[in-house]
Amino acid sequence: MKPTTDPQGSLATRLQAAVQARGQRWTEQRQLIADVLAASDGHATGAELVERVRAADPSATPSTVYRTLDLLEELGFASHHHGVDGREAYHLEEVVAHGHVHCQGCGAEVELDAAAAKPILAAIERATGYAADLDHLSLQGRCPSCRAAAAR
Amino acid sequence: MKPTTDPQGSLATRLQAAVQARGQRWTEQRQLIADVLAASDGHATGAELVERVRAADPSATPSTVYRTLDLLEELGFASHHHGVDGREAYHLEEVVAHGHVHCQGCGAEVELDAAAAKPILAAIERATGYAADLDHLSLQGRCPSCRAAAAR
DNA sequence: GAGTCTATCGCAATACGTTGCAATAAGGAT
DNA sequence: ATCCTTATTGCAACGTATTGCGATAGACTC
Repeated sequence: MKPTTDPQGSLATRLQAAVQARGQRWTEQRQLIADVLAASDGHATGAELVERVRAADPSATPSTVYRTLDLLEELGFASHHHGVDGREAYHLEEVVAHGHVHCQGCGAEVELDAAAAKPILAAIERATGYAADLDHLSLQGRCPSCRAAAAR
Repeated sequence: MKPTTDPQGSLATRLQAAVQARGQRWTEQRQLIADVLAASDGHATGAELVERVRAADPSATPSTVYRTLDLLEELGFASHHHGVDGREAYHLEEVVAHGHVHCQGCGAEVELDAAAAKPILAAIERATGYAADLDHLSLQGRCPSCRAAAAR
């Protein structure tokens, strides 16, 4: 199968190149996991990804899936943060970097794109000197309507 | 043992009052867990607390410890957030509310007190309308020295 | 002080994620 | 095409946290 069968440079193809450029190996499992992640647009928890991978290939094990996800993250193809409950949530590089804000009252979850987060990151830098990572920004608080309800 | 043996209203005493005010019960385990948490100044992970409680009373089980910690949190006597690795980290209400900032480069962890966090929380509110919870603020990024090292 | 109601406990099973190790197989050399 | 090196896999055990359920024991009434 020649690279030309991949018209637009899919995730798996680019990932393969990046993996091999580091002297690492390209395997069926990595291909499979990349496909699954590409098909899981937006977010997915670690457990969900494991389940989907195992549905496609029952011989795959959780350790392989998690190790591959770690690799994708090292290579910058994916990132993960911990949700409110501490579980892992992964998303692809394709999805623009974004943070999450979770309401402790109603459970609503909103995403925060780079533009919206910019003043927040700037404030963090001024206060701490740290350059915060938007992809790992996971805030909790109260949304406007819950605040209004609480104020009554 | 009379209340007068407790000169200054310890955590356990105030907690007992709060628990009973809700029609719930005060038990030896709750007393023990409150004592352990009070002796663990600053932060402690769930596992650490379980271990310490079990050291004092081997018959105590993890489920009881976690359930009690949930209760303390509901009553506002403690709070927890998830660290970089997703594990639970608890701290007492006595410790002033604060956030955490973790450096992805060197692993340094700094705390963020209310004054330092104020502009950050304000920026979050302006950007999202959410009133963020400082106790759950857990940021990740790069500290000044790692940024300087990366820039070289 | 004895009895009743039900919150809480301990146990056992489950879910999620990680780690060590021996067997396997990818990719380069011959 | 075959061999070699070693990255990767699968397995199994472990660590952390959660949940359901029957048994226990607080707190309240009489």
